Amino acid sequence: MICGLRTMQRFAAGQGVDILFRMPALQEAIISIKDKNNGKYHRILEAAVMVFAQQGFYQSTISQIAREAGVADGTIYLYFKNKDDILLQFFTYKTKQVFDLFREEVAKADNAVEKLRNLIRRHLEEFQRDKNMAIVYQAETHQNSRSAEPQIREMSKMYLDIVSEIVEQGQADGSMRKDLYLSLVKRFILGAVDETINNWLHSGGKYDLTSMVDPLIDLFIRGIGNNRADHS
Amino acid sequence: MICGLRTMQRFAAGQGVDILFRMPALQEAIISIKDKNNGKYHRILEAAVMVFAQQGFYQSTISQIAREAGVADGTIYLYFKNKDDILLQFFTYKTKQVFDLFREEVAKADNAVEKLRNLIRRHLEEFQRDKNMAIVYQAETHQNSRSAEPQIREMSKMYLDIVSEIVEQGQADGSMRKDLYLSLVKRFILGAVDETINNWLHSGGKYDLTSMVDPLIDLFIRGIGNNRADHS
Amino acid sequence: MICGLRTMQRFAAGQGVDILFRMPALQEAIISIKDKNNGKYHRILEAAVMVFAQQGFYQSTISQIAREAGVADGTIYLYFKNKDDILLQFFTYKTKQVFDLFREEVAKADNAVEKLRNLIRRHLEEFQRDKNMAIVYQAETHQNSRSAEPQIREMSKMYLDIVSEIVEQGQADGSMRKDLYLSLVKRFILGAVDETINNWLHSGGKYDLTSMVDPLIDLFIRGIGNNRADHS
Amino acid sequence: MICGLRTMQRFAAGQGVDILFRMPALQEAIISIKDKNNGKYHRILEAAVMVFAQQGFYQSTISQIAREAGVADGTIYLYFKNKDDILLQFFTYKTKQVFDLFREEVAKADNAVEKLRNLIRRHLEEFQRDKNMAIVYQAETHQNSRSAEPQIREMSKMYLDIVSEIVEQGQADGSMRKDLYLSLVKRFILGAVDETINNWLHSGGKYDLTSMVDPLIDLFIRGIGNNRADHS
DNA sequence: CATGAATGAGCCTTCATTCAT
DNA sequence: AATGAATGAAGGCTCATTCAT
Repeated sequence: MICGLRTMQRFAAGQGVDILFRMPALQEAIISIKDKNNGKYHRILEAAVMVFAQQGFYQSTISQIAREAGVADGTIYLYFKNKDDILLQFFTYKTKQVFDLFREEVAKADNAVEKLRNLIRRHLEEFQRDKNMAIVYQAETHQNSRSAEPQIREMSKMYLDIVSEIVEQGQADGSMRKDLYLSLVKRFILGAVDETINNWLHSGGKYDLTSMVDPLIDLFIRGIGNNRADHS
Repeated sequence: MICGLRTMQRFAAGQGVDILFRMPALQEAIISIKDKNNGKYHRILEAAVMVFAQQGFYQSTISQIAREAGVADGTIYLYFKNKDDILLQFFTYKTKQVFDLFREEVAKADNAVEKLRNLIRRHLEEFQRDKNMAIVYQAETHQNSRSAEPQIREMSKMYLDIVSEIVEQGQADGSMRKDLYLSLVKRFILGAVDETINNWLHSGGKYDLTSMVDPLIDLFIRGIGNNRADHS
Repeated sequence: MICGLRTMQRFAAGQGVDILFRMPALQEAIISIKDKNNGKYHRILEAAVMVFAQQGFYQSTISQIAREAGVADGTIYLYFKNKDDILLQFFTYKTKQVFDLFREEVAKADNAVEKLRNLIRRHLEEFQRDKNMAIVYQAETHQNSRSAEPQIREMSKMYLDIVSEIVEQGQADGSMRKDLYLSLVKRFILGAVDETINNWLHSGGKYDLTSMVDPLIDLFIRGIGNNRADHS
Repeated sequence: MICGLRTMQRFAAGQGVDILFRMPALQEAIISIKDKNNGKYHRILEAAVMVFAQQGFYQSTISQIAREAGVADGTIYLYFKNKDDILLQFFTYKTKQVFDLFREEVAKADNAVEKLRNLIRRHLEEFQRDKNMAIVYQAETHQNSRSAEPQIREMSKMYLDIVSEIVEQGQADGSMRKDLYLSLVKRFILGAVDETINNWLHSGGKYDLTSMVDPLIDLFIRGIGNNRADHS
């Protein structure tokens, strides 16, 4: 139609993806547009994430991504402005999609602790399901001096905000301590989860990552101190 | 000839540095060797870390490092095998040096909780002192597919081992819970500290990082839960 | 099918355009053919000249021309064999059209000097009217190693021949010196006019180019010398 | 020495060349610096001009120039900022050098007409001597939308200024008409000479270009009109 | 030991051209 | 006839590494 691919690209890079999640009704329609042309946009993005995961962003070449996606090198530039833009789209589209799932998951639970448990379970589940995404996410969120940095920072912030809300609710309903340094707590939790994933990745992803959920929650809530001993 | 330096280099990369710290008697002699040539080895390493911190490893060039160090491009190859080797030396020499300080710090305290507090305080202090090191450390430890990976893994392991020992001691003396998944606990702690540093870096290093020590220890020991059992 | 257009194209590129001007009777019929398709052939050619004028031939892209002409990239290849062919058509069609006007203009005057004046006036008028044509003409006629070179040479030759004829007539009727190196004179005149246009273009086309006609003719006829013989 | 090639490059591109001609005493010294490294700077420039002459600027590749100069592709970037810079240096260094010779030549003659004759003779001589320079000069001075445009314009201006001075002197000493449109006259002369060269180039450089000097001067001074004949 | 000019492999990106729709 | 997505060859440029001085 009139809606060419270049248009589509800007659409995806701009508000398109936002709409994708805010208006579930339209979601299918847009996906169908993207799935035209053999779903090249997604194939390229998926291929890129795989290659980035294996070799790191700077050591990956456009040719490798193209080969992996089964398209010509030049085709990539119909869907992405340049190499950096692929990483950007990864964060604005793919990662964001996952993070919005987290919010849904949190909504399912009533009390704060269960919300936190659901969040972390889903987090581990999704990163376990898409290991390449996990690798790229871990690597890029710990870089500075990245062109995509503003997007990445916003991504992390989104996650931290969810945690903040949960902890505040926990403080309100009395399940969590009130004397907490909130901005520290949220990073404390994110950091612990991140490192758990990081270790799983470096171990080669052998064990079941989701088995870590309950032990993690237990550590978050009770800490490592032998607190009962204080009163025995 | 060339042999002299190459030997020295391998020496530094291997056990040399260990000896450097474990046998203070020899320390001066070796340093004097390295300090020959106007301390070029250190100047280059320091310059490299600064450049890596600012631009990331792959976006840094040998020329930039050479200019920063005040030497010619070719000179770098007298002290380092190649670009990757500079990063490797950063981990085997510079970072390791810091990590060995941690061990000293831990030895100063008696009980487990204070050991942990000392460790983390020193960790935050040193990373705050050398921000460039902190940046490079954060970035590279979260990459995979790095040529220096084995060295980096060993580095992390060293840290995790210290934490393990402390927790085990805490369990022995009753200050820490016995029902802990040890391999999770150590990552949980490292992750939280890492993320705390990470955030400090991204915030531009405005606030005093060491002020986070006590709140962090508190979170580790007591958790975030309102453990009313304490008061029952 | 494809055959139809390809034929038309070769037709236009070959003798078709010649016929267009030599046989006015057929002119309308052929134009009507070209005006089919919303006059796409002309729209593309006009768009191309505009783009070439702004950016130069090699820095212009087919996409830019297509956008300017309001057609798809591929459509251009229905009317032109390739990018070079567009430039070729510019010379065989558009420029030639103008040059034939020159011949008409020359025919209007009786004596040689007035013929020359008419020629140059029309030259400046037409190039002033179509600045893009002027720019492309100036640029391309001073290139060598151009695929369109034979066409361009023929174009210049046509102009030089007109000048030659005028000068020869001038010599015959006594208004021009007989001791002239004819092949030099014609280039001398073309060169001076070209440079006048060139300067006008580089000045941004601010002043009225046709005001240069009489001063130019004066220079051609009388030279710059203070030929006192005139006053004896 | 300390004066590296990068420095030399900037030097040549900046005021260095000016000094080269203003301070003949230093000329040899600088040339000797440039002739170091097997005179790579000049070899590359010469090779580039040859390739540009044969194929045009945009159709020439860095690889072709490098091959012609007998250096590696990357070496070119030690002496030139980028491809455009080669063209720029051609104008600021090579062409300028020739143009300054013109000024010397003009100084040798006493009266205006002889100055003009000397100028044009030297012009034709130099361009005949270095045909590649002539081709590139002709092609690039008639382009617009060139990155090197400001330099080129300045180059032309320099030539036009010389002509202006000569004509003004001619008017002062009575050898040239006073009722001349000076800014037109100078272009009229430059244009005629340019076209003479242009034609010589397109003819393949078969005949002796300098044989055109006297006929050209004759045309400039006396014009093509049969002026004296009227009264003799 | 030190230098830095030289190298050339490799990569990102552009764009003329094709062809299925 | 018209489209424009897809192609992939080609080229400018970078930069790690080498080596003659």
